[in-house]
Amino acid sequence: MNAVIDRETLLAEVAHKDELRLWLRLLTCTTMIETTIRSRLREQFGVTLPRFDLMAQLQKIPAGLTLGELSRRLMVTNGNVTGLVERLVVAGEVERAPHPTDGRATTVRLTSAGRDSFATMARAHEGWVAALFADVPPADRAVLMEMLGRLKRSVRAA
Amino acid sequence: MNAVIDRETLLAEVAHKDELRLWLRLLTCTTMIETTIRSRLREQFGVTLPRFDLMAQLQKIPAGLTLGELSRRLMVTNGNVTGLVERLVVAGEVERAPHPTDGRATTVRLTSAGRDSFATMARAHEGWVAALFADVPPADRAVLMEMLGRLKRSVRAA
DNA sequence: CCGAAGTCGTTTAATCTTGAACCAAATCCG
DNA sequence: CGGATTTGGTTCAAGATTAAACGACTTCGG
Repeated sequence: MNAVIDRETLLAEVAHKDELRLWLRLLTCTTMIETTIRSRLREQFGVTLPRFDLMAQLQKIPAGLTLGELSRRLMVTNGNVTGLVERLVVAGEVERAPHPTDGRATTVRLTSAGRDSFATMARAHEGWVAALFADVPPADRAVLMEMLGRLKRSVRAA
Repeated sequence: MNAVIDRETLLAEVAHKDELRLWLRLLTCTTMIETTIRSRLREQFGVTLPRFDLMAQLQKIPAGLTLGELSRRLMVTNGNVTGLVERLVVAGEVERAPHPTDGRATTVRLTSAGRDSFATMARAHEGWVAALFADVPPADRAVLMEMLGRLKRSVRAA
């Protein structure tokens, strides 16, 4: 009886180690890349990563986005976006405008200067990312893309 | 000539889009998982994710780790670890002790209470992670693990 | 039309995080 | 040995981030 309990205890303790290791490796990769990009953005352009990310969202939608839309896309809280946008307004990179139809909302869009500085940064950024992935063969990249797609669905389902 | 310039311009603009999309998907997966875990740690145990991560490192090394070792393993700055440890000491989860041979260093280890509370949290945490990965078939997990290993090496090389 | 419920954005307190400057101890090397 | 360099940790200021509470506007169901 004790042997059974022990075996079950051991099993319970060991059961999900694979998933845990996979998660930690995923986290390590992301952190390494993020740290590299953050440091280069700061050194070469004097900009923080969250600001760059926010500008990247706006760049895709020239008409502008509401704060709520930004917070959903960036996967951060509303209050976070409020502060980030405020600092970017002060820096002259983005501008706020009242939403045309919804009295509660505010739209945010890149200023002309913001578009220019983002374009420069985005070019460099793209090169850095490509370099970080350079030693992963294209075929493996495709596999990785597919597997991450499955993971994304799995996480959403849970 | 214009046609050539145009083609080259287009190529330069499009060249690294695949890597960028892959990076964004990787980031999305990590952020989704991290957000879920952070929120559950807070709701169920009233603990923050950085504190959990730090305790997880200490749990692996009962003899304790120096602050510098912790900052390397967690991939965060020294100053960050100083504050985190300070708050965990106040909370009674970890304790500091002078390093036996290096007069500059301090070692940190879990208290008995810290070991207990971490054990409880770690069990739950393991289950959450497993659930998030549940819809990824084991074979795909192995592939993902391997591909992320390659990515890690690629990032280190760059 | 009106009240209930939901959404949008801000604010606040606490925590986390970085980068840079700094002091102290250890190590290197001439 | 003794100065130069490196390493370990702290401190500080600025910024990022969350969670929660709140006010204002919108939408929904009678």
